[in-house]
Amino acid sequence: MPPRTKRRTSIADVARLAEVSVGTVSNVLNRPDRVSPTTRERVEAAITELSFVRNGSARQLRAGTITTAGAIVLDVANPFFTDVARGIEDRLEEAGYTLMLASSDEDPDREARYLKLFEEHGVQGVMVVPSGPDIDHLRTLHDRGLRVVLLDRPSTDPALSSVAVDDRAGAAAAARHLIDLGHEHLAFLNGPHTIRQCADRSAGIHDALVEAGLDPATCLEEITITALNADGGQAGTERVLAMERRPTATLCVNDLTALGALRTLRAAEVPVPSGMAVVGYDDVTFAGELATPLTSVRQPMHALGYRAADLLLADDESAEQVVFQPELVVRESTTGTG
Amino acid sequence: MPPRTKRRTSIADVARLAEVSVGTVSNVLNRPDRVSPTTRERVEAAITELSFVRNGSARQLRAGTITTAGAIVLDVANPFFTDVARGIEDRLEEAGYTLMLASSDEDPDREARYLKLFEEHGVQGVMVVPSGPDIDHLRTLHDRGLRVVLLDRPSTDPALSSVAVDDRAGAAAAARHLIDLGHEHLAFLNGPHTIRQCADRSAGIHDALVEAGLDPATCLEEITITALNADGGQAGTERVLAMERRPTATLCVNDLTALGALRTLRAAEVPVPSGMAVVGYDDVTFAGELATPLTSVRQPMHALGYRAADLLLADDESAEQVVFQPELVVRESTTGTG
DNA sequence: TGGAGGCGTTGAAACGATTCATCGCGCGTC
DNA sequence: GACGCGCGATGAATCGTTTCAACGCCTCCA
Repeated sequence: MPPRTKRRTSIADVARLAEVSVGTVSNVLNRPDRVSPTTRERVEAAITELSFVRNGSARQLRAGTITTAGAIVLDVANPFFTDVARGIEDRLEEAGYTLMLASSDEDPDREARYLKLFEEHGVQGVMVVPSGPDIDHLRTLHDRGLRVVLLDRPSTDPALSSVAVDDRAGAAAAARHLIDLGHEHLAFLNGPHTIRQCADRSAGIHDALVEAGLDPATCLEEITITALNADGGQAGTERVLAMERRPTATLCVNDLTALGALRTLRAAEVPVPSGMAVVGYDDVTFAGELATPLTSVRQPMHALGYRAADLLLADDESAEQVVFQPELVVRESTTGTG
Repeated sequence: MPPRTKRRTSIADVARLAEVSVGTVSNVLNRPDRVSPTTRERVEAAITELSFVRNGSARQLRAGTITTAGAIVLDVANPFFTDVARGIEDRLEEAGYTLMLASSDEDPDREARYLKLFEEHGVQGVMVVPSGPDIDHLRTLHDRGLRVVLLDRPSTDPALSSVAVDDRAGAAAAARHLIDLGHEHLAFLNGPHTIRQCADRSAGIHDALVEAGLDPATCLEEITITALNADGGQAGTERVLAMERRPTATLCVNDLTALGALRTLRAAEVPVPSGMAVVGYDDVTFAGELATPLTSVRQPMHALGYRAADLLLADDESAEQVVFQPELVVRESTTGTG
């Protein structure tokens, strides 16, 4: 790409045309009340005439700070993160701030590159879904004076703020719902416990079982799937259906997995929910639009982002750990007549 | 939010600590080969010691230009646009550029605000899904030296580049597919023709019918729905089912509409596709995962974004109008045995 | 031994907006 | 008529980096 050749018109050009000093032009732009109406009009005319646009870099260099925040999520194409981003954007918008958004692809190097870029550009703070378990680099950033808010992950460092969703409670609510419906033998299609969300959701299901006086050892079949999508759901469900003592309900680690489960059950002509109840997680947009509308755990994604931005904009310097409670959305895949 | 109090360490602080001049520090940062190894090491040590971070504003002010581009889409929470954004990001990444992403919510004021912000920050160019039919403001931007690329909309101004998808051809392909399967009486659940995409898709269906020697006046029932979502699809399908001479296939303006159509057909116990074939548009992620996998028209969203960024980065100044061809993805909702 | 040439470093100018101490002018007051 | 006051306008200093002409030093060669 060729460099931008045309020199941008500067405040000096405007001043020359309006026959005033640069200071006056600056005053027209920033404190119009301190300028007499006649000069102001002349300056404004010159601005439109030259179609002058302020140079943000110079402005910011002098001011030392800007009304911009950065956010790094794992993947901008994932509906979960876009809803979060939307919440962030809405809160920043209220405060007159703007957002620089980037995705790290779970690559710590990419994350580091974007963090550096953001810092160089003088953002007020950053909201980050960390790519790895290590958050020392974020602490360093905080020590250098940036506001740092962790997204979708409780902070292990008390100096850093965070917003997260209580996965354990969400999974417990889902399991409790099934137990209330009379199910006493559950399957759980889950990812590896190295992923924090997976471990937490597993723990939540255990909680609900124990609370109901059921023994997880005999009442829960946790099946580890590698792909947390429809194919993983299909593979897991096939294993569930092959069991000698077949569970009566299947919990899925997310809605895509549940989609695969429903597909497999249909193929095997197992009615839902009478032959097998199914619960998803995330409550993605299409969960309610499926052939069998899916009971799912809704995460307050928008609120998550909104609150994160709120913490970033907070007046005091203290860190805060916010945990949201998810909400069970009951649909026909557990309570229907099929 | 309190202003960042700590003054950032500057290149001068580093120079002082390393006992060299500022010019040398700058050289270490930008052309390390021109600095002797011993001084370089001393400077690098000072940089780490002070955890110095370059001030992007000053850098950019001096350089006059930066490796950043802006993009404005209608809604970052819409999967179509996030896939496009992803394509943009991938192409920019290759060139070492970064992206500032924002959504306009179809609000021309919001769009204008972000454009101003981007320009003030000296982006090389912007990629925009225009909020309204008017693109004069984008032409103005172009005249001021920014690269402008229109997204998902052919440019009416030959000076501006654009990338779009051929909606007419996509709809024609879908209709042709149905005609090839022997359908001679089609329903089309469409939005108002004031939306360019809707008008184009309608035209495409007409093309296919005429081409096959069928008369659109008798062979096509175009039903205008107000909500382009599942509810709209349901309402439209109910009207189709109530027709005296019932069409044998339904084309839907997008996949969500098709979802509503499928739901309604299931409730009315009309088998798909033997009682009614259904085609969607967009090929969203879950289209293939439905109870009846949906035949749909896939838009090359990633490629759309990738190419847009490509045009933005192009070496020459000439504008280019790129039109992508969509691809029909055939699934069981038209060719199944149900 | 004097000069040429090259390498590494220096220091100041420049980018463009903001800020603030200062100045000029007109008007009212004594 | 002299003085003070206040409103507006001024312009130089400033932010932190990059760039570049100039300079000092060393080496090599005649």
